[in-house]
Amino acid sequence: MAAMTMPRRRPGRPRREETRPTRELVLTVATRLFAERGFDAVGLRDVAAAAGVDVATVSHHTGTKAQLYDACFARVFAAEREVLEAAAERARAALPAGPPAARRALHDLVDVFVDFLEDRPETTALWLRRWLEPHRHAELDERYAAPLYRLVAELLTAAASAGALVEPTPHITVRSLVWAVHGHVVALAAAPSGARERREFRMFVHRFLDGLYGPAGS
Amino acid sequence: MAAMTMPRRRPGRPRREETRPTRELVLTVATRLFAERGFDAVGLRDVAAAAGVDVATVSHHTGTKAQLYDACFARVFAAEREVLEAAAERARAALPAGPPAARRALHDLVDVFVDFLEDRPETTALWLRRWLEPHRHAELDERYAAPLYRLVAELLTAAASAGALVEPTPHITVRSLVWAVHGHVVALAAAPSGARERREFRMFVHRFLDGLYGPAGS
DNA sequence: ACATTAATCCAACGACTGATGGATAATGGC
DNA sequence: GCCATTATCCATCAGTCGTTGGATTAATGT
Repeated sequence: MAAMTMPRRRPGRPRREETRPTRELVLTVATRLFAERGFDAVGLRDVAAAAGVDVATVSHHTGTKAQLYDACFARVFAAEREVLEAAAERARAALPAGPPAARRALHDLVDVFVDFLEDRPETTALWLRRWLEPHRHAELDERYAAPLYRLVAELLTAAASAGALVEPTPHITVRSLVWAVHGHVVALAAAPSGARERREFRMFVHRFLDGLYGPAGS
Repeated sequence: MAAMTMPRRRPGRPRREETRPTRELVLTVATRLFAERGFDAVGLRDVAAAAGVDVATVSHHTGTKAQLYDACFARVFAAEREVLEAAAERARAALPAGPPAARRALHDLVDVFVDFLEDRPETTALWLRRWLEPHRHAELDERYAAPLYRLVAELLTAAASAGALVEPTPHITVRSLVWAVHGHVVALAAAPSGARERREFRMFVHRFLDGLYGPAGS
């Protein structure tokens, strides 16, 4: 149909500032709207109005509404995945240097995660909304959640075998940690200032990562 | 308008089984649909079809769609609050009996919470959907979240002063715990069988509650 | 027996939805 | 300078939405 080929040129009446193509602008405002209100509460005309273009232009650049939603989702999580994998690589490199270095590496990793989500709350919003769609559950788990969880779980296991902490159920631990972070971000959205809350949450997560419910066991 | 007065009688054609009034049936199926698909993705005609009645009957019993949604929400969380407050009362009574009893009481409290949400996943779904609505954030926090968080946070503080655990930031701890449980329930919805997952999550939460990131501190 | 009240359904309205065909304008390659 | 290509907008369609007025049926109070 339309917009199937790459935009090699950019003709058309240049009524808009040309710093960046229209498609990027549409994706950006659509991501914000979808995160705020959800898929069904956002009309294509809302996206068009927020982007300053016509409805047909939105459809022209992004196809179906479902395709637009998927594009927003993929863009947001590609960014998250990139940041997290880079941080995980650094942590993995620091693990063999002994427990203190491993502990610092895990702290850095989780800080990167928290920072990222605090800076981009739409990531948390889209993530949670996807988890609430049963028919997308399997895809979301396989393509997004499982790899990231596995990544961090492997780090936790490696840190445990390096003596940095004791970790009986890495999968559940990681998932609980991730949801706690999402809850933190959602709470921050209600009280945007909360610098003290941010600081205290980081301390909480660090404590959580340390020996924590460590050597004692059940 | 309609249905403003209490249904003191129940006339009308009795085409439906009379075990329970129609309004209850509508609220039940509407709760399930809203939890599964969200407010905007559920049409009143969907609710009517699922309940086996006409659209006008739904409106007659529950008023506006927003009022129907609020009614579902209030009913679900009244049940949760009732169960939780009873369990908290038991825990509060067991606190003065010393650290071992306090520890068991906290385990029981969190088990009640996990059991409740596992048995009624629609509670978690509605809860998360409300958190994603910015304009309802304040109301949700003040009327539902804050009292429950305060309840458990007081228990944690009391347990700490009783020597059962060390707890620097009760509010963040409780919120993280709650979100971890919700994440557990959401994950269970994807893999409904997971008896092993349920068992391991309970162990995780118990470990979390125990000395945990306890005496070590930051 | 009758009047009242409530429950239910049918039909419809206006508004909005996502999607699309076609006209217009402006660009880049030739 | 011309042509193919692309972007953009306008107008519109068929469908669905939440809501409501009115007719029908039945149970209750007296």
